[in-house]
Amino acid sequence: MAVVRRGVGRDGRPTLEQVAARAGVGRGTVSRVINGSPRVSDRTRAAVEAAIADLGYVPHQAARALAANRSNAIALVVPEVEARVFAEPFFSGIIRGVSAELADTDIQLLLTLIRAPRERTRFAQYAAGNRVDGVLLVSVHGDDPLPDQLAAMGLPVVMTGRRSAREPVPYVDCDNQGGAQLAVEHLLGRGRTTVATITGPTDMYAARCRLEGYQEAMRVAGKPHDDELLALGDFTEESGYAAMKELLRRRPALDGVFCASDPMAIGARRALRELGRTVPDDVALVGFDDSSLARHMDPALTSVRQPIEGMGRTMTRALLRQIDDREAEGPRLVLPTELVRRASS
Amino acid sequence: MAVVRRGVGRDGRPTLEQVAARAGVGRGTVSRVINGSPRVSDRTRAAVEAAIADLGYVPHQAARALAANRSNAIALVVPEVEARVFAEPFFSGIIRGVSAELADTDIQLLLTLIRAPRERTRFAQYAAGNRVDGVLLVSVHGDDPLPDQLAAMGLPVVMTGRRSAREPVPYVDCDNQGGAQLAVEHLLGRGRTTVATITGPTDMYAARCRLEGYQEAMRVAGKPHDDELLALGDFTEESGYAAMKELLRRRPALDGVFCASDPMAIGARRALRELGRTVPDDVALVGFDDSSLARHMDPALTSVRQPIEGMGRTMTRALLRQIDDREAEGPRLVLPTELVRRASS
DNA sequence: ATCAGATTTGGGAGCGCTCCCACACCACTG
DNA sequence: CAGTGGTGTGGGAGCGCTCCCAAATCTGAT
Repeated sequence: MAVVRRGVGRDGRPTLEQVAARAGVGRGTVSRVINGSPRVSDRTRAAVEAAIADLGYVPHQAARALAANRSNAIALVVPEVEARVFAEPFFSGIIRGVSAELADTDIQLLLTLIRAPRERTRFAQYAAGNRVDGVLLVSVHGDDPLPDQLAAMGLPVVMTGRRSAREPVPYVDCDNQGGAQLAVEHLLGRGRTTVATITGPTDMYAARCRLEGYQEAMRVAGKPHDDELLALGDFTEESGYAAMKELLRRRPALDGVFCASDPMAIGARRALRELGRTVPDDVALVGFDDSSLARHMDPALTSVRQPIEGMGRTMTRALLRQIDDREAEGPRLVLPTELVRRASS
Repeated sequence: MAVVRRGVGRDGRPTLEQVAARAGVGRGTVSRVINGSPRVSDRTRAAVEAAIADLGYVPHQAARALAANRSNAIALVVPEVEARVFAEPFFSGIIRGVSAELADTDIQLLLTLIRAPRERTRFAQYAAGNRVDGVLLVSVHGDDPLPDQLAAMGLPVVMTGRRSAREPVPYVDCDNQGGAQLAVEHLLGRGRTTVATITGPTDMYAARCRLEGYQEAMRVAGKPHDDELLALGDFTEESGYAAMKELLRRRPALDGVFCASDPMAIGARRALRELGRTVPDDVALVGFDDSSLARHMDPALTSVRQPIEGMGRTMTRALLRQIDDREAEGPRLVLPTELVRRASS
């Protein structure tokens, strides 16, 4: 025979039923108050709120999730293949933005690192299991099918960055091309005549955009197209080092380099030092990301800053809107970038 | 009149009941299989597993959480007051360790940043609401009451680092004193005769331990106690810069400095450069943390490495054990540190 | 063959909430 | 004064699972 103890939580915590009893109303009414329904009279609402405060009631999330079929959680997915993402402030900036935006909701942030392909599958399954209401994807590669998979499940998804110019999945990106163009215009404006670039991996859309920004600035300045001023990197310091050596071999007289990432700029700087070139006198250097590396390079690195925290906030806001209203249009936003001038240029 | 459709999930996903029907067993049996109970015959288990695979069944977490009164989630709490924690790889290393350890459980990691005191209260309430099974606390200050509060609620808690020598809450720490001692012994072993130290904030236990390591090494080497070789910092680059200037004013002839954090070493290096001292020829420098800053300093910084990822793994393993068995002893572990030698010493 | 004891199994009850139907109550209208 | 159309409100049903009791089945010793 079940002991009747309506409304007493199993570990002593008050339940909604207890609140209802205390306020002298029904369960439904308390639920309405908690969920901010307008269909409650002011008198009743006040009584319920008082009861909630008295009892120190906190809704039981699992019960809510089960009954309402939503989890009150969103996932932030980081493909950690990009260890880079971690070392740099990019990732933490995104987290900061996301959690700032989540701060006055009761939505939880689940952090999910995906390393192995196995984990990728696993997460897709996990997401299929009603465990998150939406997904934020960070730094997705050009050929990653995960965004489409998730979107196909009907799960709201927002990415940072695009995979291509025609990105089907909603995204919040920054103006990679514009930033790169600013950087190169800055170098040219400082009187540099032979400006090279070290690119990111060309299978990444962001890297291609930065290259286009470089090319556009050169074109506007009336510089003839010159493939010898272009060296491929992959965003890593090592690749920057190698690319810089190659560039100097080809064009010993170059006097400016736009690097598509800060670590590559660090590598380039090392190569320059080894070959006896000074920065910025012989060669001016500009990076991209405005990471802490930039500030600590010697000389401090001029770099293109992305509004990382803002991107985090924006994508979160957009995701929440989509969760609220499945019909809502997903974001397709490109936020501005700016040049932070330091001693290296 | 309710439509009878036993075992069909509301959004088409199979339920436990459906699996049971398919396998020709009862709900309880399926539940036992899922939860790895030994009280199931091999034949039955195989049948259930086949049904699970056929149907692509994934347990509904909210339902589990509600019924079993556990959330299958743990929180990693970061008092972001320490922005430092973010910029450095410490934090990401911990995350990496934690999530590696969580990888083959179905436990989710909730990341919680606490900035304002308001959020601190909020989290305590949140944690009280059965939403997490345990809490990992990162980089807690000496006077933070949160660990005790959580522990008092009966919630399993593990911290990185201690708040004092007599830490009541379970922790996983690293050998700060030993690491510092190694660093200073190294400097002395390289023939440096006048070795100073720049300390961290003395309200942090880790900082005090590092100072003790310095003092112990000096004592063992038979150096007379000399307070003029000791300058206070607060782990930031600026404080390192100021402290270094002060030290040089007091002891122009010093030839070695142990800095209790890498950013302080960067600051010290800047001060040394400004005063025309070379590193390592005039003054040898050692840092603590072995962050990426260390590798990128010029010259690359010798630094004490903590097994960060290992700490993350260890604390997670310990937390899971405590969640499993509330009576289990919490960890009180101090992991070894090691010296990474580079060009600065 | 028989039965105590161990092993395996089925399924009722219930976790704490939301959803939604039904009903009470309140103006107003004609 | 009956009728109409709001508002507010109560509470049954049910979300998908786990827990646990009791029943069924299977040992192996007598």
